[in-house]
Amino acid sequence: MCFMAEIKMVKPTESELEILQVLWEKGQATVRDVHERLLTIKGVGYTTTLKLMQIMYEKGLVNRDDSSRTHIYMPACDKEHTQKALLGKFISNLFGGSSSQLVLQALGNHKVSEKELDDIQQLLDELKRK
Amino acid sequence: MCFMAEIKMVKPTESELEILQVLWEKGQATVRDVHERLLTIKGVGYTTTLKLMQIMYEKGLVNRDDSSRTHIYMPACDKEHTQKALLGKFISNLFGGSSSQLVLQALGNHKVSEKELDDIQQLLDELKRK
DNA sequence: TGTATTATACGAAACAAATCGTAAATTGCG
DNA sequence: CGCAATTTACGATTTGTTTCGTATAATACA
Repeated sequence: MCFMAEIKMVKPTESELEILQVLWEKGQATVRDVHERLLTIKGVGYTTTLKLMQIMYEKGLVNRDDSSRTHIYMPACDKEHTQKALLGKFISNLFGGSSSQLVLQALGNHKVSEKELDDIQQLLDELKRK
Repeated sequence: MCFMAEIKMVKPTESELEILQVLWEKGQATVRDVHERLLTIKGVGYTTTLKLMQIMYEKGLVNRDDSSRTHIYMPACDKEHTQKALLGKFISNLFGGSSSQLVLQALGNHKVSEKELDDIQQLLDELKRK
């Protein structure tokens, strides 16, 4: 129920993205699960995480099973779709819509392993063939 | 005076980024220049653009020459540095820090021209040699 | 059973971003 | 000159995000 390509993209905020990361990784989680995970990267109160997740529920960013007392949350939007959508925005915001510009920056400025280079090469070959 | 690697990165908001785009392209511009440019992509009042640019000045995101009545603004931060810094944030936010993941998404989901593919190939070859 | 723990709900505060209206100063020009 | 247009300054409002305190309900267990 969350995503664009249909009608209306709900853009997650940065904090919401941190929570989505956890949900994508775990598949599903309670507020406490998520909160404990967040504590490893930043200090924040339990009710803050709770509130955030409640808001995300209202926005349709997550689904939840509230049939038992401890609610169980799960992502309402696919990780790849979200990445794709946000990446598109990012590219047009910052690179004038040129994805190759972004790729060149990304490859040039960050360390990439041998294996990763091969993966990219493979995709590149594929694209060239067309 | 603007940037990271030194001490404190001032992260431009989305609206500020739109303005920076114009300044990067033109080198320098008045509020009116910028505003007229923004009108081609979104509707907003003149004083809104003005205010935004004033705030950017306070933040140190732009410099300005106010020796004559009509102030002349110019970017205070290099385009490539800004892209690099924001890209880094974006990658860790959304791709768990893996730039190759981002590259694969970017190449897979957006159209890239023949020439752009060659550029990327060239950089890839260079990286492989090391 | 009754006390401590763990949940959720909810409101409010603190902040930041974006928008605009209005006032005041300067300039251009008929 | 004097009026219209342009510009900056500045405050106020609206909207959204993040944060947390407190109340209330459910649960666990000694």
